[in-house]
Amino acid sequence: MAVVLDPRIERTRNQLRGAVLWLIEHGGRSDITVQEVTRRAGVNRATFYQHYRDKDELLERTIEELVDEVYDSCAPILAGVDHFRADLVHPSVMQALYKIRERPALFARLIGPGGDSTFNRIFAERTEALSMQALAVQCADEPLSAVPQAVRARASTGMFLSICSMWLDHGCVEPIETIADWYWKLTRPVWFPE
Amino acid sequence: MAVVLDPRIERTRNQLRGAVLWLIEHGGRSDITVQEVTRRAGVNRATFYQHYRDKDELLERTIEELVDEVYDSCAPILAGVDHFRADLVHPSVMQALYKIRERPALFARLIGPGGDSTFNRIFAERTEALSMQALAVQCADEPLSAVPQAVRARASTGMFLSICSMWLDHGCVEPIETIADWYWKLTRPVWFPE
DNA sequence: TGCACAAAACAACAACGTGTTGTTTTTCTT
DNA sequence: AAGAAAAACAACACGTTGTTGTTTTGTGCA
Repeated sequence: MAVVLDPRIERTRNQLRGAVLWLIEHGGRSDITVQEVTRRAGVNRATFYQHYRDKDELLERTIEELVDEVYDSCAPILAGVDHFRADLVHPSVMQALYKIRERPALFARLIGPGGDSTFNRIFAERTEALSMQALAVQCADEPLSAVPQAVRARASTGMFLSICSMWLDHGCVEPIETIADWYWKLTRPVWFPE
Repeated sequence: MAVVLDPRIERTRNQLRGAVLWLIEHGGRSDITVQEVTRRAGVNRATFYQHYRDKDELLERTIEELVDEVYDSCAPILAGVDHFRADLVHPSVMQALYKIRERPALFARLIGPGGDSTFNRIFAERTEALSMQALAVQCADEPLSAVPQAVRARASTGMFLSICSMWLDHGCVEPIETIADWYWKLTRPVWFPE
């Protein structure tokens, strides 16, 4: 087996992923059909089915990669920090916001209620997993809270997503520092219950 | 014009709304086609188009009514209270949870990331509107917060939805009082910043 | 360079859902 | 009982889907 993927395969998949992201970004929600995707990708429709079972599989995989891109960029930052400070927003939050602002129109279509349910599901899962991890570290030296960790993690996740979606709806006019600051002011009590 | 709707019309629409809710509740998301809805409703497919433009319009209207049902039941409670207490969760929150628990399987499919985007959009809009209202009252006699009201309202909304979806995912085993208490413990700092 | 193989293009297919139209039958109102 | 309105019924062109068989193109290796 080839250590590197056949360039034809890689090229085809890139075209398809690019096309589906373009379609999401530029509007027509139900324009996302296998026909449209392949037409725009310059790929034969029959070829599509050699790579993905159906439209949903393409979407699922493409979105997974998109979310990975965001959070993988946070990993080195998270790795370099072993505790959280109550007085300062964690730098990985700002890194995530940076990545999101790289494609505002795309993420605006995806994030938030009324966005894409596949994206929201995956993005929320990943966000919540990170929150759980961080909370576990955080809670080692903390009095037991009245609210379970899992609930706090999900609440924090919900807050992050909703603030993101609001930011995107407004065209990302506020600086990242401001958004991160707002998020942290509202979320801190969830992480550091007094 | 008739003060009451022709019983045939009312009957047909009820069948259609009932059928689409049944389909949402019992799984296959892409089973929701005009064909399936009308088949299950016992209504001719051509008749469907005399009442709704397409599947999306039926969904939109049906879901609007569902959300109205939840929040209309909170209205009398909200009307009877003119201020909010920091030490006690507002009773309208518990009323909303009561209504949601009346159809747990249905709302579990609808609420939260991975749920239905039409539902989430409408439910979030309504929830946020209520939060904004309440915050406006609340903030009359309060020092200006560093975080804008609109952001706090949306964050609070996001938290409510995420806690709801977690509750539903777990089969609503926790009593309503517990959920409301958790919600309030986490949300209070958003409403009463010190 | 030339060969063998894998992938992409091409073409055609049945199946299904959509939205519309015209006609007939049922049901409500008065 | 009669007129009006709604629902049922039947048929249509259209677009999307997923699949199959064949031909063309490109890649990697001898």
